[in-house]
Amino acid sequence: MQQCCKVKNMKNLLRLKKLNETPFRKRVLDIFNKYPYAISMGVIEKELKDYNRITLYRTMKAFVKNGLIHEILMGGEETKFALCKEICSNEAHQHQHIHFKCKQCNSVTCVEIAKFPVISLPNYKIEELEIQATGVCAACQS
Amino acid sequence: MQQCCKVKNMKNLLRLKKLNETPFRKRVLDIFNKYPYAISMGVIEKELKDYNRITLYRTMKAFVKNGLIHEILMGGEETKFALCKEICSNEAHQHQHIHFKCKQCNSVTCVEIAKFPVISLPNYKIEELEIQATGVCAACQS
DNA sequence: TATTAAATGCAACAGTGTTGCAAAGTAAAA
DNA sequence: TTTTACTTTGCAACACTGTTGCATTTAATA
Repeated sequence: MQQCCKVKNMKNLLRLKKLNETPFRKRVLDIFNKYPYAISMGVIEKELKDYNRITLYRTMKAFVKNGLIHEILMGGEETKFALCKEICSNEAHQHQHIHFKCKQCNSVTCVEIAKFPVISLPNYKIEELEIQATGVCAACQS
Repeated sequence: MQQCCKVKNMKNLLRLKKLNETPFRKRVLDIFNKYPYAISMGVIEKELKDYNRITLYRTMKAFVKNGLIHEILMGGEETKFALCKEICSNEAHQHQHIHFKCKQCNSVTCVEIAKFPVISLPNYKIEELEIQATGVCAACQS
């Protein structure tokens, strides 16, 4: 399975994204490091065991806003979250990847693709594209 | 702005999708007919004025399950719904369209595209693709 | 260490969606 | 048309998700 990304230097990452380093935030980032795919609130809550629900929501909101993580909406499912690339800012998330949901292992991963498709619609100005794919992942096929 | 689709014969449509024809369901379908773009729960609730919240949720769920409407998730926004094509079944929704969100008028429309992009990832088996685009729609540009 | 700003925790609440059950409505056969 | 079987609706009650205001604690910086 594909690794989204890993946080090597947590202190730097938080600083880079203009967030203070706190024990709670490090605990949450550790969980993202532990999983090689996108995770849901449920998973994070289970991993944390002992936590404050409100603080968690505020932390996640701050992480999304400041470009540490991005939200992945998979139709009819729980919203999932995955680490962003370092270049993502609070202005714009910039990903050259698609979100892939495996029907077999149920994992959602961010998969980088070489040539991102270009779609043009007459009279429409397309500024952003988000692509969700469903199927069977590499690991589940072998 | 692009019309998603229209329901001509409501009785037939409901029967075709194996749902009984009831006054409430017809009222909900009428609302979809009235709007040429995807609408949110909020819009439906406002249009209905007088309704039962629980019945509405159950109706929407039945419509999605039986292939009358499809759900459109636009990141960070309210979920929207649009009429399906007649061929959609309860087994599989089949759309050759992308979901386009206009930043100016905030409308979400289903836009048919001639050649749906083909994405291939080594070792991955892609079965479905869902594409969300954001930008400026035809109407807002002129 | 002192100061200032940010993060956390608590209480309370609003919105969203669900379930069980009884009543009303619909479809189809007698 | 009436009967019957099944589906839909409405009510009450509830669970889950996410938010806000405010007091307290913690982190960053001088």
